[in-house]
Amino acid sequence: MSIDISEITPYNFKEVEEKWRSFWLNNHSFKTKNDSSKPKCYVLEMFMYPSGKVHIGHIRNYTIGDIISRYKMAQGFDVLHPVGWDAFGLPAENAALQHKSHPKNWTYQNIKIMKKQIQSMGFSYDWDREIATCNENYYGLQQKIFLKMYEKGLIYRKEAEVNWDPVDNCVLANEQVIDGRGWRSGALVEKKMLPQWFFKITKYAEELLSNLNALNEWSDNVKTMQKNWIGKSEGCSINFHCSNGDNLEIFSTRPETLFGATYLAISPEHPLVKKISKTNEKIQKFLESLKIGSVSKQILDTQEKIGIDTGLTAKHPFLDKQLPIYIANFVLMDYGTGAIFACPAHDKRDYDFAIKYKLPIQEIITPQTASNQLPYEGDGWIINSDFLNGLTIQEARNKIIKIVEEKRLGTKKIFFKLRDWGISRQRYWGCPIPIVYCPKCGIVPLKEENLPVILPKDITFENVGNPLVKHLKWKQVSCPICGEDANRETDTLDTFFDSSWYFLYFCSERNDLKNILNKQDINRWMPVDHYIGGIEHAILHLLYARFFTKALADCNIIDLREPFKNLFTQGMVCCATYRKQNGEWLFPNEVQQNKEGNYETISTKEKVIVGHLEKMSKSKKNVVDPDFIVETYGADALRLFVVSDTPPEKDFPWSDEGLEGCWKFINRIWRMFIYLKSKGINASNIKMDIDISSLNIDLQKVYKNFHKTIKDVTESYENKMMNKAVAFLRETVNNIYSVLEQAESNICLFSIVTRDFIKLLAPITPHICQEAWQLLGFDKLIHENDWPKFDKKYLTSDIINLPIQVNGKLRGNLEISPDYTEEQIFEMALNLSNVKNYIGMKTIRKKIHVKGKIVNFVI
RNA sequence: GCCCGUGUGGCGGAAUGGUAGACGCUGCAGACUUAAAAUCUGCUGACCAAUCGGUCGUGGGGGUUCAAGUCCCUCCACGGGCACCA
Repeated sequence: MSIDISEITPYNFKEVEEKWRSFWLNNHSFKTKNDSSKPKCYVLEMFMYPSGKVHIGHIRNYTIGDIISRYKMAQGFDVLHPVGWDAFGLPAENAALQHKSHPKNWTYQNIKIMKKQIQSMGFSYDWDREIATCNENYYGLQQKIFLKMYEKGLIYRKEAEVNWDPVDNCVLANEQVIDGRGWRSGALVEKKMLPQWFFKITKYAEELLSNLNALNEWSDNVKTMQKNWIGKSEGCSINFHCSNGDNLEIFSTRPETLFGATYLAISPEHPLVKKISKTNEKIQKFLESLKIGSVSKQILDTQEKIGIDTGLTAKHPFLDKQLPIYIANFVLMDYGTGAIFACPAHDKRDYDFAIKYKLPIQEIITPQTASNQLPYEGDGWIINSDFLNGLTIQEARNKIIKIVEEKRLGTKKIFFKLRDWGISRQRYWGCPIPIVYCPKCGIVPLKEENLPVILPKDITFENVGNPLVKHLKWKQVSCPICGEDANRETDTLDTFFDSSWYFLYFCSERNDLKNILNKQDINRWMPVDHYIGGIEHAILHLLYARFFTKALADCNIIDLREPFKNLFTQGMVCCATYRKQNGEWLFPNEVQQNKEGNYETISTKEKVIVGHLEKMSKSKKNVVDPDFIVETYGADALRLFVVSDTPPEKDFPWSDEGLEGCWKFINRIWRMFIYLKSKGINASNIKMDIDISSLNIDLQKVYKNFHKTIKDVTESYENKMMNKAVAFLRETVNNIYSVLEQAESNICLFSIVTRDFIKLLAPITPHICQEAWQLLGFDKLIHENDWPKFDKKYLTSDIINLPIQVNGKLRGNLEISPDYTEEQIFEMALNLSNVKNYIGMKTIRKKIHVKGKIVNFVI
C-alpha cells in the first residue's frame, strides 16, 4: 500500500505537546534520581524574578539549559536540573502600592502565571525542588547562615550613605532616584549617613581574583570584567613630611617615578583638608564649589581637573626639595590613601593639572624611540633620578621599593577597588535581619530557637517608608539575653544575598532542609557543572555567589570554594523596531511596505523609520509573546527556533520567517516518521547492526553519513553549539528524504537510523520526538535511553575526494581510494586535463601531498 | 582613555592552517494541482563565458607559509565592560 507523503495529516502539535507535558509533570519524569552509581551533572539556569510574564529571552536561556540537561540525561548522567524564583525585591512593593495588593500576593500570583508559561515549554525540571526565596523555609535558613557569618566576623555594621528623601522621610533605592529626585515626592534627594550591615567581601579580594585563572570554563570577558571590578593594584606607600608637622602617606603603583614628582595632590575628603580648611576661607570656598551637585557633575563628565594650593609643602624623601601640596578633585579618598605624588612628565592627569596650575614638569624616563612628546607613558630608561639612573622601569621599581622599605619611608602595598558589600535595605519585601537592638545589651544576634524571623503579613503601604518600622507589634521584642524591651532590626537583606546560595539549597530535597544545608548533598552535586544566564550578571551576582561560597566554606558549612565550573552567558533576543518620524514606537503589525518598498503605517500611510535590531522591550513595541507562539506553532517549534542558526552566546535576531521555517521542519520530520511507520519501520524490526556491503551505494552513503552525524551532533551539544547540531540534523533529514522510497525494502536499516535520529533531536524538540518514539514502538521515555554511538569504521571511506591544487589554487578533484601510493596519486593528478593545462611546459618545483587531504603542485 | 569581544553572500551563520559560503531564511525555477496554498525536487557570492571553464572574493594594508577567513604586524569600523583607581 503506497502512501503519498504530501497527504499525511498535519502534525497536531497541540494534542501531542499537551499529552507529554501532562505526562511528564504527573509522573514526575524528571525527578532527581540521586543515583550515585552514575556520574552527576548539575545543570542550572539563573533563576527568574517573578515580574509577571515570561520573556522570550527567558525562553532562550531555559531552552539552552534544557537541551544540556536532556542531553546529559540521555548520556547516562545523574542530572540535577532544578528551578526556582528570586522572589523578594522592590517591584513587589511598588506594585503593592499601585494596585493596593500585598507584595506576597502579587509575587505568588506572578509565580503562578509564569510557572504555567514555563511548564508549557516542556522543560525537564525537577519541580519537586522548586523554591521561592520569599518562602519562610528558605529565608529562615538564610537567617541562620547570616548568624553563622556574623559569628565568624564576616558581617559587620558601620555608617554608610543612603539616598534620603527629605519630604517622604524615607530611604530610596537607586532606581527610585530619577534625575536626582525622589520618584514619589519629586524632592531633591539628599545623602544621609545611616548605620548599615556590611559583608566583608574585601577579605576575599585576593582569592576572588586569583581563582579566576582556574575557572577555565568561564569566558574571558566575564573573567576580565570581574578582574577589573576587583581592581588590584600593587605599589608602594611613601611617607612625606608636611610643613605643618603632619605625616602624609601617599600610594603609588609607579614609585620609580618619584624623582619626577613636582607636587603632591590630596583628595578633597582627605583628613588633612578638614584640618586646614577650618582656618582657610579660600579652601572652604573651593570645597563648597565642589559640593554643588550640578557643577560637580559637569566637572565629572568633562573630567576637568580642578584644584587649589593648600599653601603647605612636603619634603621630597630623597631630594633637598619642597613640593607644594594641592587639593585636587581627581584624587579619590576611597582608593589608596587619598593622596598621591604627581609626576606630570609621565602621567596624563598629573600633566593636565600641572599645565593648568603652572607647576613644574620634570622628565625622568627617556623613551626607547625618538619621541619627546609629554606626557610620555611608555617604556624606557630612567634618567635624572640619582640611584635609579640607567635602569629600566621594572628594575627601578624593584630597587626603589627596596630602598624605601630599608629606609623605613614606606612599604610595599596592595590596594583593591572592590569595596565591602552593603547588604541592608530599608525595605519590607526582603529577608528580615535576625538582630535585635537592646538598650542594655546593644546589638544582639538572635538565637537559633528565635528563628525564623517571619515577615508580618499585616502591613500597610499607605504611609511612606518601610512598614516594618511602624509595625510595633512585630518590632518590639524582649532581648534574648536580658529579657528587657528591645527592638528588631527593621532593615531587610539585599536580594543579591538571596541569590548567592540558592544553588546550594537545590542540592537537597526540600523537606530535608529544616535545619541547615546538607553537606553530603552539596558534596554530591556541587559545583554546578553548567550555569547558564545573562551577561548582565557577569559582575555582581556571580561575584557575590563566589564570595558567599568561600564564606560558607570558612564557616565550615560547606566544603567547596568555587560554585560554578562552567559558566555560559547567552545573548539577548533582538527584534526589528519601527518608529514614526516623531519618534513614537510602532508595533510590527501597524507597519507595511508600500509599492516603492518603503515602510509606512497601515492606518495613516505615514513614513516609518526601520530601526536596528534591539533587545526586545515593551517600550519599543518589539516584544514577542511566548504564549502566542506556543499557541500558534507549538513549544517544539519555539525551542528549535531559539537555538537555530545563531550561536547561543550571540544576540539572536528574531524573525517570523525563521520561526515559520522551524515549524515547517517539525512538520517535515513528522511526515517522515508517519511515512516510515507506514512502511513498517519500528522497534521490532531492528535485528542487529547491518552489513552495509549488502546495501546499494546510496544507502551506504546515507548510513555512513549518519555515523558522521552522530559524531558531529554529539560534539555540537558537548560544546553548546546548538545551531550546528540543528544544521547537522537538518542535513540528515535531507539525506533520509533522498532515499525514502527505499525504506520498505530496507526496514532494518531505516529503523536503526530513525531510532538514533529521534534520540539526537530529542533534547531540542522533546515532544514530537517522544511521540514518534512511542509511535514506532520504542520503550521507556526518550530521555532515559542511551545516547547513540557512532562506529569509527564508518567515518573513513573507500573513496575519497582529493582536491588538487596548483600554486595553492584548486584546479581539479580526484575521486580515488586513499590507499594509492603518493607516486600514483601525483601521476593521476597530473593527468587531470585542467591541471595539465595549468602546468603546461613549466617545471614543477615542489609536489605536496597531505594524505587524504590535499595535493598541491608548486610551479 | 584603558580592558575585552566581533567584522565571511541580500540576511542568520559553517569552515582541526588544506575544495570558503555547510545548514537555514529570502528569492527564482520545475513537479503535483482546474487553480492557489501546502508539499516534493533543483538553482541561488560577484563578474566574464553558449558550454568547458576563468577572474575576483572572508573590514583595509603588509607579512609568514607550498597553502591564510584561520597565524603575526598594523590600521579602520562596530559592540560591550570599567572609567580621574595614583
